Amino acid sequence: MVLKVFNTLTRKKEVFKPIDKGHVRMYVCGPTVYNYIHIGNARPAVVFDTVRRYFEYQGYKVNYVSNFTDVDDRLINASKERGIPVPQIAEQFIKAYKEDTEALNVKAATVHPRATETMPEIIAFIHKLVDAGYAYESKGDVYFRTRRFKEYGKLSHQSIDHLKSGARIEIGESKEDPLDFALWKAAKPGEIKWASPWGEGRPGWHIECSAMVEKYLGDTIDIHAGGTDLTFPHHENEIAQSESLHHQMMAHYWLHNGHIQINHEKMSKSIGNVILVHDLIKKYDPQVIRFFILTVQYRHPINFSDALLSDAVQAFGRLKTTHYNLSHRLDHEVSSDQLNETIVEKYRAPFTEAMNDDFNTANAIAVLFDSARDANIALQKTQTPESDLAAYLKVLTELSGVLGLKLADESDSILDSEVETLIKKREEARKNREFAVADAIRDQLKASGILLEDTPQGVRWRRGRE
RNA sequence: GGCGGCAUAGCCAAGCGGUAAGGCACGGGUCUGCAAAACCCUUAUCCCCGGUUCGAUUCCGGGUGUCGCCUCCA
Repeated sequence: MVLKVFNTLTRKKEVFKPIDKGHVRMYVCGPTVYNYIHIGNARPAVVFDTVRRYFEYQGYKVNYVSNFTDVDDRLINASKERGIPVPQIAEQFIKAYKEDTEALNVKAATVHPRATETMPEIIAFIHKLVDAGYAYESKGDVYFRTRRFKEYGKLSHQSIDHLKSGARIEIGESKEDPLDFALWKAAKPGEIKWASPWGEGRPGWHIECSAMVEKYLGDTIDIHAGGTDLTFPHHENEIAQSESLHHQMMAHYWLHNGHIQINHEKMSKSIGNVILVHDLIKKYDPQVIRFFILTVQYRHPINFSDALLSDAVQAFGRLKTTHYNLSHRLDHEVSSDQLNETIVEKYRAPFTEAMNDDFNTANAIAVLFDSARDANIALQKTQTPESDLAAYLKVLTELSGVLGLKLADESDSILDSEVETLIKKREEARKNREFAVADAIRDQLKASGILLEDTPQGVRWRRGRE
């Protein structure tokens, strides 16, 4: 069973072969930190974090680099509007990014380089391009000579002449060719700037990724990833920059995630339907959001709505409940270290098969539900051996962990003494067949979000699903 | 105009040559003091028209619909 990944470069699923055995070097384009991230930014974060976790699960050591674009036009505009310096805005939203992605259980990258902290490498990179004749200075700007790079368009599968029609020249720019793109932009009065051989200014958008990939991962890496919209021009331009200099492939595999739509419409500022993760996690369990994102194959678009998210709450709750019920049952019996490996393997195999098929998390999640159903059947039998129950618990914990889904909340295991007393009182009442008293206590607890369930192994409680 | 994706039950979503995974919702049942949780049962001529094939949801051609990219939007 081998891992296959869909490569935008070839438009085919290809067998994944790492450059170095046992190692994966991947780069994921990160956000421009001028605002809180929206769910569209969350998707690549979640999806490629899952890719990373799966590689690690398979025993690879992953060097995962993801940048912060902390200087560009949007940051400069935000700075003007708010009257706050660019670095301060960047700092604010890098912090927010970390909080939001952490809530979604996205692991921190091995390195999170920032454009402003990579300035010497960026300038050196541009310098080499100029020396090699691939770039030229013009009125303090530096542009890449797109037509010089013969393979331009290979990623987006566009011929350079077709791209020509869309190219444009902004006011104030003086390019040799409309297709040329900026590597360095001269600072306008009052703008944040860095010194360079071409005067004071700041980097263009694409060059930071080329410089960072080179700095942290090398001339050729295994995987380069990002949102589908980055295919062109961003990644195409990165390829042009890096490959014209290094004369070797920038990345062997290019992965792109599909977009998120809101009620079947594109999410955009002009429509006014941008949903920020910052706001969404106040309303929904972040784990549910992660789960929802992973229920669809990463390359396909996902529609987003409250109704769909509510369904996801129910569905994810089912996995949590099964997980919890297993833990509860094992808690009440003598625990054993032995577990039924046959059961574990029964689900591990199809799970791996699903993930090996271009990270088909939809099918992987279906395996989780299959195991949950079988676990529930096992739970209903009073004579099920602990080795089986422990195996189901292991399956759910291990496989959900690969997807970065947390099935257990810390808060689920803490019960204050007052509630505990009430539960005991209710048990007393039930023994005495005072059901009215027992039910009243149950209702009371329900009102405060504690649901009681009577099982052959005793009363079981859990927090209500939101 | 160029390039591409998608179209599967009420909803979401896998499958992609041998007559359809999984989830949510609905209905019926079992279990329970009553519940809850859970389990069982029930629900699909796979957008249309041609073609290839013993056989197509799956491959090819043509439609229709829909979404996206085409210079700084994940």
